[in-house]
Amino acid sequence: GQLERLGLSYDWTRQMAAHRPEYYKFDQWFFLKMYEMGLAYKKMTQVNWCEFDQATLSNEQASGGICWRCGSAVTKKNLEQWFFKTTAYADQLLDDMAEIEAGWPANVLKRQRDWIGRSEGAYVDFKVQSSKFQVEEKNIESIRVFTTRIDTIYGVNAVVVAAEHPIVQAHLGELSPAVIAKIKEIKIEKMKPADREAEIEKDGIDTGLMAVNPFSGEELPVWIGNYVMMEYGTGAVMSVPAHDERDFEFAKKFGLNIKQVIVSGQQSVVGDQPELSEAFSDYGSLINSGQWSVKTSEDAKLEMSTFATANGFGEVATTYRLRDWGISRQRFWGSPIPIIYCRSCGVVPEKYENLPVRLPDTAPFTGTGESPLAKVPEFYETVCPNCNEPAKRETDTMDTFVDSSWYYFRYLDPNNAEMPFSPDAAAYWAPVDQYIGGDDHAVMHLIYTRFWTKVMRDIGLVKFNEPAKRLLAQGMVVGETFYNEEGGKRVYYPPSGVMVERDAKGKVVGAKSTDGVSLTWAIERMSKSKGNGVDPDEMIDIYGADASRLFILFAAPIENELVWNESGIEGSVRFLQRVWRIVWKWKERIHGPRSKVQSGESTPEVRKLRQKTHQTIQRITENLEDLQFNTPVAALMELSNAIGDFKVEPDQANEGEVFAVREAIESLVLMLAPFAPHTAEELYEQFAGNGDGMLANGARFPEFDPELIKFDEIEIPVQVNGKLRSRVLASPDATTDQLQELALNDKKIKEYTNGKEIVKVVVVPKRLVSIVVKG
RNA sequence: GCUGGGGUGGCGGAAUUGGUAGACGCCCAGGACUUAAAAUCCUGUGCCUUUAGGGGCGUACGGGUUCGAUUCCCGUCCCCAGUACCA
Repeated sequence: GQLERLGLSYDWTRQMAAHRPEYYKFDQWFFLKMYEMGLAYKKMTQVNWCEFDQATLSNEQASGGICWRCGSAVTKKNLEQWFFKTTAYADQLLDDMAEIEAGWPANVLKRQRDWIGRSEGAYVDFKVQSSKFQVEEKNIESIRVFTTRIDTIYGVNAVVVAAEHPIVQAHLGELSPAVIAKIKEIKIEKMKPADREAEIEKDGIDTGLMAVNPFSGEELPVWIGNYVMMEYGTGAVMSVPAHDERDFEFAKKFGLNIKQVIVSGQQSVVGDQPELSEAFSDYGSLINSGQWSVKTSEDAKLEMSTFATANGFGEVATTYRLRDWGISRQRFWGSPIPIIYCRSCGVVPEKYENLPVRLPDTAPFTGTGESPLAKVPEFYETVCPNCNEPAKRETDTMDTFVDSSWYYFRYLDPNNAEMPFSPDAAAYWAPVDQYIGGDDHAVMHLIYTRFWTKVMRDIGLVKFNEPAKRLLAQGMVVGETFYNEEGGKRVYYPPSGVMVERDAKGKVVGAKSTDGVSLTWAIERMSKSKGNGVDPDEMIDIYGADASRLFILFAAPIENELVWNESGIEGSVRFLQRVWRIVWKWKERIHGPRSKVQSGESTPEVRKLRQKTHQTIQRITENLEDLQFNTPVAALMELSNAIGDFKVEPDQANEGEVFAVREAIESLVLMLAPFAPHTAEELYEQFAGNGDGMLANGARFPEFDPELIKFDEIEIPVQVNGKLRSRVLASPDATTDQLQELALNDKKIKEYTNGKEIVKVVVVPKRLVSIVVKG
């Protein structure tokens, strides 16, 4: 966790997994289970392929057909890839969030909800009329659209499909050259780098094909639109310009007809409506919609989808943004996918007793986009588990997220040779009480591991739905960066060689490199290429491990992003040194076993120090329960200040004073242990009288005594007309009347109340007195 | 644009069932110790004002509710994060 906060972590578990056959044996075990359940399947997909790097790239790495690293062209390649059916669990992933809502950060759940992106609506089929269709007359061809607003279907002016839609492919022969050209243009445009902020202008063309609105019987043109995505829904939409912003924009641009079919509220309107200046996308009541007119949107949606189902041209449908999880990787490391291809038996899963399928020691780059393992005959040449004929292994390996989805369950039963872990061990230990991870895992890792848990539940390994009851997403440590972008490419300058100009308030207004280049200032995740990283070894050399850790915990709440700034770390060093000096100052008097019961005289000073000690124990105990780490450090500092303020020299201290000091120091040292363990252990030797350490000596986190926390006297603020005017001292048990009496007789308060009418006195016991006067 | 989270001193941040705003630390200033420096210790430190006691203002901005608002409500501005022609 600390390394992660320093922005320097790499995932140990995932790296380890790649080198441990006994571990990835069970990745393969799980794969076979999923294959049996129909949750693992293979399909043809397109991947980005960088010729220069000879590697497959993700979408982010290949924005618009250019490799982010080398800048060379990226081509699309067809590859058969393995997938896990995460979409089969989409509803559970959403609905089970109720179980973990209390313990997971809201923004993580929200991001997951968006990522899954459930959308409820209906499919509607629009029959296509074309010359080709008329000739063949075999299968009735239709375009299926997805809509969340079936109630607006009488307002459809066109069916708009993506350029890649199969209907376009099927009718290529009938399309005019202009349409073919436009399709090409749109496809090329989509390949270009996507400017995040820029709004893409609507573009499209009428294909000449016609489709029929199954509700109204209207004949509608089929358009191709650049704003329709093949990847979502069905790749085709019904265009309702009056009630959808995008369709409105599209219709305006191409002069298509805009027909309003929903009006707000319950008005029953006959005839034409005034022309709309923008799309009206709220719910309302239907107009110009045949038998459905006057109904509300809500009712119409239900009834119209039922009607469509009954008449065979549609159905209620839910779509998701979530895709199935592509687990194929063309790498020579990672757990091999245990599948064998046999000429006569086809796709055959490996037998459980043959697991693990082992990786070769090394494999060459293929340069083709295929896995390096495809060049290693010793690896892929095998026999079919079914018919024993020569066969070929799958050469793809699994995504490392597969390992990270369940690694922590292996901790429950690490030596189990038969199964990933025994259900008994899981029943005893799991689910996880507290999971800690970086914010950056919110949607990928944490969705996969939730999915995995549901699969484990369905194969009987566990009995719960969710892997972790509580999640802490700690913030990252980030650093200042300086770069120049003029050459088209970002060039980073190490912060040490940058002159920063700040305004009177200390805000950065500009920066220049030593050779005079003006630079842009930013705060970014640490990385070597940006030169803003912090080397923990260096920090430990200079300040020590304890001070470094203490500072990171103290500087900001754990969930905050922390902008690295070394100026505060000296404070941690000073604090630890101060504690050290306190212990050494008192070490002759605090040696040996301590009794729980106070002995000696109890002066006000002694009581005060003991009170502070026990209050601090209480605060820190509560803070740690809430996973707050910055405020306990502050509390420890306060306690050490209080000990420092106790003005008695060790050689003059009486029994009672020694008791109080010893209790304070020992509590301080014990509570310091989680934050600065090395220092705390060394100091603890002074109490233990041996070097065996806290655990061996049976040390415990201190407990507070509720009796000692009570105050003899508390300060009660007194307000007059809402303004703080005085403070009075009172017993914490003082009654309302006593407090009112005290406040009204206070000298300062009298100055404010003299000659005025007291309208009201509000007394909050133990808290304050508020007086309202008039005149 | 939408969604989520925020806006508190020079800085990181404390404090919220509505009850003394600024804990703790950093920075800065002054002092003690020292031939001197470092280290350490002490004092001060939200802003304005006053000789002083004190007074006024202050939790992004403008309103509201309340004896009392950093906290609750309405509106505005700004920042951060996520996300996107999601039909």
